[in-house]
Amino acid sequence: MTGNELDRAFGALSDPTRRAILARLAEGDAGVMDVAAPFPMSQPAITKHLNVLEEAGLISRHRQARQRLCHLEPVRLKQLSDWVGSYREFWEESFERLDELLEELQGTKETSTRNTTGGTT
Amino acid sequence: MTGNELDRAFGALSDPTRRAILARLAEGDAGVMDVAAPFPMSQPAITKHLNVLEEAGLISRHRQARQRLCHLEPVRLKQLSDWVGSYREFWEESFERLDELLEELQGTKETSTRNTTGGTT
DNA sequence: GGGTTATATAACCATATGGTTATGACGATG
DNA sequence: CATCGTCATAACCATATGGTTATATAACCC
Repeated sequence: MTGNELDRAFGALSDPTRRAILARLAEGDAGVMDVAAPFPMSQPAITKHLNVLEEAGLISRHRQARQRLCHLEPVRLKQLSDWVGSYREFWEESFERLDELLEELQGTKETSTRNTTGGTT
Repeated sequence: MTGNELDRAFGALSDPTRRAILARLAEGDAGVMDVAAPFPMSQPAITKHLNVLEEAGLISRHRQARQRLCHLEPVRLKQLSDWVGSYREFWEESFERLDELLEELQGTKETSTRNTTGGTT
């Protein structure tokens, strides 16, 4: 991933409307009007958000009949996950320190039960 | 994490200077002048970036002598990792489909060797 | 071909962002 | 106490962002 791709991808995720659009597309592909329906804003505003998401590599679009179906592109999300994951050692270290502190306070020597792997698998 | 926290955190990461600052702080705490040194911009510009990072919860600062040491805050990064990780099933699915396609093309029935766990552990 | 549905584009506006220079405030130190 | 090093704040500027309304384009249906 180039720096510019990271810029666009993180920038795209910094807007709650766009994150909600991704959540919607996680349920399945949808046309622009379907995507726009839940939001209290105009259709051109949604089209702009979709453009941002597409340029960020987070979605793709292709025509189907009259609609232009929007499709979640998970590869870019995996790349972002990998980027953030490159800092994993730091939060694992901080949890280890927290565990050590708790052990000191409680006077126990047993192995910690904290989950330091991210918990989503 | 509230929506606003996600807004700020992803927004903070959407700038290459701020990502570089995080990378610098991953090597250890540093004063503002030390952080600013490698960048071709003024000290007030760096101070603004540090404010953005602090408001995003990605760093913390505390005085030490004349300096205000900047410190990486990994908890927020873990939270972002968890948020992105909530889409993990989608990229794993797409890899599975890719594997299936490759198996079809190659005519092999053996188990895939692709790593679908994110690869950073 | 005319109407309808779906979507994009244009022009515009307010506010946010990322930078600048100049200056101010705080803390150590001779 | 005067000064120097570290950092923040103020005022300003250009461009980007997120929204609007009005209009144009594209594909289907009768």
